[in-house]
Amino acid sequence: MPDHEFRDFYYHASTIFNNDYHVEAADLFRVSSADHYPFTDCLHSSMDQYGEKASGLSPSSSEVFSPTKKEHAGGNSGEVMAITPNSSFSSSSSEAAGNCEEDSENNKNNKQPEESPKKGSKTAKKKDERKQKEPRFAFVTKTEVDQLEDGYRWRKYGQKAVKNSPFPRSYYRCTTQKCTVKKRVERSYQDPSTVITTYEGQHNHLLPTSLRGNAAALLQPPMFLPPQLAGMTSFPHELFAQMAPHDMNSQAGAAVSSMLAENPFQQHHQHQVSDNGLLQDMVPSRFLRHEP
DNA sequence: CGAATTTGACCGGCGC
DNA sequence: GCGCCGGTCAAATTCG
Repeated sequence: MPDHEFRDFYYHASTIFNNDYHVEAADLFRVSSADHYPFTDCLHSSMDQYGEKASGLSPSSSEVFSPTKKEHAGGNSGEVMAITPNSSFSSSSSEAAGNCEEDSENNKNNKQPEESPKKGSKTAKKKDERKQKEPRFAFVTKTEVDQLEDGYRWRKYGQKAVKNSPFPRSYYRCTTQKCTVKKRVERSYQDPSTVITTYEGQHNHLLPTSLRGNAAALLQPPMFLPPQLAGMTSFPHELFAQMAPHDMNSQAGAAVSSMLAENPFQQHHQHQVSDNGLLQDMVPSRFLRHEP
């Protein structure tokens, strides 16, 4: 496993039950007694740094995390997040994996939104100009509602059919001026009861005033994080950065590398967080509840 | 009537 | 070079 910069944060929440978040599945990263903590499931980031191939990954990694193993998932839901070599994860929602593979195309427009030429002008772009990669994270939520209320206001700017899926993918932008955060929402075709939401970028503003005290009070950013985490950061990937600060390929990288070295589908289903294992490397123990 | 959504066209990256 | 595909644009339409 090469060194990675863990910038994506895949986050798997499950059934929202009242104001608690009942986690049904936690396969790669299981947190014990996490019934009310959605922050359990999948800490994973883009190993290929948004499209750049992770050349150091051995082919065997793909076997270990073959999505076909999802049937072996213990627990309640059978939903599994599996890391694939190009740093996507396969799961009950393979579209999420698709999201991760599209990294390189994401920022062609929001990079220089004001001055970049619109359609028809193909000359302005420097070839050697590396596209700015916005941090992204995705999570899967078991819900009937397509668009989850996260406290921010979004404007839909596109919708595309998803290959091999009957469900379209919707594209949203934050309506706040100068905020370039985007999100994609799609329903998993493999498990239509789940919705995959992918956020890209960081809000440069607070929650809209009109929403504070309402939904925002319940869903402070980071979305769906437990109260202990609310206010720490505005985005789960920032939280991730706090968990594995700065040189993220040290702690978190080691953690994920360790998990890649073993078979999570055999080991981690039965493991609780109390095994003092890999999760603590990434999740500070204060975030983990040890009592039932 | 302004804001938000819809939807077909367009763009650029990528694989063949 | 061509076609496919994901993502975005923007005119038309709908909504509040």
